[in-house]
Amino acid sequence: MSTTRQLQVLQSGVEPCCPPLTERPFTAVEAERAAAMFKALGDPVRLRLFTAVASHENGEACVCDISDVGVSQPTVSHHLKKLKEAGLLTSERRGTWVFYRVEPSVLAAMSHLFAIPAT
Amino acid sequence: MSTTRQLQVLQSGVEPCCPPLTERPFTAVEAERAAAMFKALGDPVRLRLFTAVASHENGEACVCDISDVGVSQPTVSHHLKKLKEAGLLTSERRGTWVFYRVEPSVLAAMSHLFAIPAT
DNA sequence: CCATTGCTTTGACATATGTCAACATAGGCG
DNA sequence: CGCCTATGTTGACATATGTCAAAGCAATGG
Repeated sequence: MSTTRQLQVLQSGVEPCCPPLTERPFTAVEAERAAAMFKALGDPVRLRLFTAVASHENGEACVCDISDVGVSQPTVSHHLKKLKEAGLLTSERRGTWVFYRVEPSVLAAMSHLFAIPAT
Repeated sequence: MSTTRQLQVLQSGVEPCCPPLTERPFTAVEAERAAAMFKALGDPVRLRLFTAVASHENGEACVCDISDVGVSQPTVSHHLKKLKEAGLLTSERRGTWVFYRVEPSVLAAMSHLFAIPAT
């Protein structure tokens, strides 16, 4: 156990997916999976929502805490849904409010994609 | 055509465009910049092209080396152009062929985005 | 010069996407 | 129950996107 591996990452909503971007050309299937994650973060509003959740205390945030991103409330809801469908966020209702949190494995998986080769 | 109009991932080659995703909520401007990069990688064909270039020997590849991704040649050209406009790739004609290479700072910048907090 | 090969641009089109208003649903509270 | 606040869903719409065929450029070699 000398290293912090990301193997457990492979079981979450976000797939083991792919090797680092520079390792070899992605197959069609790998590209499809990884692109879905990038696509989810490829909208300014979604990226603001994601970073708001990711940086919020306890790693979770109520919709009411993060919905001030310049679009209407239904639009916020729509984007949060997309982030959920992409496996980047999870949501849970607690009483009146709904809390979103970052799927724990996501950052590690993404980080793995951008591993920089020993150059 | 040495330089094309680009949405810079790096600001003046020194400061990364944005802090790690988990550090704080992105501002509108930060989100706009980072999202453009994610968006460029958010298409399976573009991701295959990008990884093909990034993993090719010498860090560069002729279009002829990477254009077997299941779409027509004009479509390949179109996607390569988008990757260029996003600042992820650069291109250079050498005789008959056009070579694409990964903008060196890109991987570092993106890696920085996914820096995992000490927790 | 013309033909050929490699790549880009243009034009057209179907589909996907982001957005909002209006409506729906869930939970708390009087 | 009935109302209020917090979110989600639906429907409609303008715009963006991915794709290919066809035409256009660029370099090379007859």
